[in-house]
Amino acid sequence: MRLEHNKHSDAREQLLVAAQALFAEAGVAATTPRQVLERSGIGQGSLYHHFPSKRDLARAAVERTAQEQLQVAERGFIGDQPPRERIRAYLLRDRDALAGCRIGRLTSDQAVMSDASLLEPVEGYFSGLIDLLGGALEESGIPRDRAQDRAAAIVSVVQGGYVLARATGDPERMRSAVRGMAELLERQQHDQ
Amino acid sequence: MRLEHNKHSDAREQLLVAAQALFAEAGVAATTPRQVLERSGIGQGSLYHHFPSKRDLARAAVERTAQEQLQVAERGFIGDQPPRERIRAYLLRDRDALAGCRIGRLTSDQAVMSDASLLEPVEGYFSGLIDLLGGALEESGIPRDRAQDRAAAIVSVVQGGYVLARATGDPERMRSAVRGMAELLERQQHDQ
DNA sequence: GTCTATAGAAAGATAGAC
DNA sequence: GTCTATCTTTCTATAGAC
Repeated sequence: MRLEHNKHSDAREQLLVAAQALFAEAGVAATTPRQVLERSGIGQGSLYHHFPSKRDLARAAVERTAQEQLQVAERGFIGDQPPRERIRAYLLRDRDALAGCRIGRLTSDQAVMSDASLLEPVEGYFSGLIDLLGGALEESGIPRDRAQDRAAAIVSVVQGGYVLARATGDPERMRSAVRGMAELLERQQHDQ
Repeated sequence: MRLEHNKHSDAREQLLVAAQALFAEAGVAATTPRQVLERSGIGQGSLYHHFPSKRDLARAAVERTAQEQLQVAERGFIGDQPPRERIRAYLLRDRDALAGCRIGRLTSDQAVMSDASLLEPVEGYFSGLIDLLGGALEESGIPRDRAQDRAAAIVSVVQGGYVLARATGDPERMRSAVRGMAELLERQQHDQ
């Protein structure tokens, strides 16, 4: 691996970026190699040189997107706010509701669900998220088991919020759902 | 429309049932007419006789599945239990977590999201669900706006629970999420 | 209403020159 | 490493006989 290459100018990198964007928009199964070529401006020969099959391209793109998205969540957690505030901030973060979750939507994607190597980063993303939220909940004094359940519920409200927003075409539906959850959590502060 | 036909023996009906099952398993876009033929045992000529295009078949199948699934939820709400119990029962109902929601998963389906007539039943399903839960919450004394938000949160936890279960391959993840939500709701009983 | 045969387009992938 | 041309398979749909 040569140093001093600007990776963003490599054909491989451009293919990857285009694939990530297309997978976010339409999913893996519904994205064709041809679309990746058109979006990236790279030629067919290069695609199959760098990625012997669509599966290989998908693996690289999904892995990277999962890491990126987990990092986004983690960055919101390195602050010095109290755990309840960090959780609240995660829940109420501004999201592109109608776009859906780049990772969560892959659980309805045939290409992903039928390929363990594509599903693995998806699992890693959600395990990471739940660990992050579960840890904060424990910090705030909630016993481990209950913290795990509550973390799963919080992550689920966000995922389900995306579903509601897309189903109704209304981003407000997602905001309504996370607001409902935030309100429930807030009330917990009174009686622990 | 002639009476006294056993609809379940008609080719049209068998095609519809096969399509519903396949759409539940793989989604609309990923299901081919050929698969519907094989599953139903009906011939190609009959398919295109009853449904001029895949889109027409999808419309009929999705509409019916959405109605069926909403009825399942409604049946759980006609009992004479107090509203909090009905909500709790909805949340903790036994579900095939790894299969995903037949309707919710369609929000990641290209064929559905790009066709208003396919999306409409999906929207109807979720609007119906939220109305059902929101009504019960209002009955239990929660003001309208807050009841809507909380209903959206409850529906979202279920939808997100499916996502978590499929992402991790573990149905327990969904149970954990709904348990976390049920526990939060239970605690609300103490201070309103 | 149902059948078999087939059309036309797009999918994923390969070949072989440069 | 990249290009253009091409192959094979599968998809959605139609044709036309019965």
